[in-house]
Amino acid sequence: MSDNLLLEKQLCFRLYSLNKLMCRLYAPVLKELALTYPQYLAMLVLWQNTAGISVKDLGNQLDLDSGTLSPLLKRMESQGLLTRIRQSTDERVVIIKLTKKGIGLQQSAEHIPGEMFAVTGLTPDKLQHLNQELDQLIANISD
Amino acid sequence: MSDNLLLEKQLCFRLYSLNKLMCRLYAPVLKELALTYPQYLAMLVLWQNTAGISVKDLGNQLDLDSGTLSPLLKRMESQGLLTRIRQSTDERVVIIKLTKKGIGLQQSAEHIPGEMFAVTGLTPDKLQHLNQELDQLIANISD
DNA sequence: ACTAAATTAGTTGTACACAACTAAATTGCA
DNA sequence: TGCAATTTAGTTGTGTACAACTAATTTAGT
Repeated sequence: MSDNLLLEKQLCFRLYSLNKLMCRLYAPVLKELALTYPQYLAMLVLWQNTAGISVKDLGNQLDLDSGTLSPLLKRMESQGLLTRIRQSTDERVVIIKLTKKGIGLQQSAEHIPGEMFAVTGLTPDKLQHLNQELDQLIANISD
Repeated sequence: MSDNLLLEKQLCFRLYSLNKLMCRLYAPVLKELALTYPQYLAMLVLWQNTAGISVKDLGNQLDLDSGTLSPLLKRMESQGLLTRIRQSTDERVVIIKLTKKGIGLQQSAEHIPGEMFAVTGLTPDKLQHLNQELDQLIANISD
């Protein structure tokens, strides 16, 4: 019996653990903005698309399907962060557009990336290197 | 307005995406064992503790609390993979012990790590290096 | 023009994660 | 010894993820 099935050997477990740790790290900061972690990731996309973006395109950027996004966006709509309007030129498409409140929240989020980077204890060079390695891995797996 | 809030710059998003990709990568293989991804991670610990392990110790290794573990273990118990027996010397503690079926499943899982490694497209050296970087990051964040 | 195939969101059901809480048992200290 | 603090699992409620499905709309081929 080989020892390949040891938890400590698994890359997948490290990614599983790190994702949860990141989530917990962001949680208290995001609480001040009344955002969950996935909602924050969605806001990152929406802040770059203040003219509006379809649920499909949002899902492509976040790698999430409508089964996850629809209820998430509904909750954010009920918080007054965004509007969901069906496109008149193609009634299948729903366009997500930030409200003034949603756009305004970006100001309050500006400090987050720097703060989180500090906690990682990484140098800018090491962060960039790690990002590249992870991008390569994502590319290999997603093919 | 700086561009620190771009999704593409976030380490956290890469970890979020990679964790989901890993989960999807394992899903079809684990389906043959009738295990979910978190259940597989739990089995990795249990296969190393066939004499039994408390819910607390299992939670420490997986970084999960009883709120997640209790229902997960209940489902695995109902699948006949393990037993949950309250310790007589300390009635607060519940000992998780694999059944013969649970132990037997390890045979069917032996091929998984090698198969998953192949998909990553990494060399053994690169995998080891990446694992070390992630361990360092985990240590920095968990402190 | 007509219809089969494709596209887009949304719904339903299952399984995590986790905060906040409860309940029971044990420990430790005045 | 008596009891407050701690430890251990479990429960409840909310929010993702995702498979499988539905419903409505649009596209494309004949």
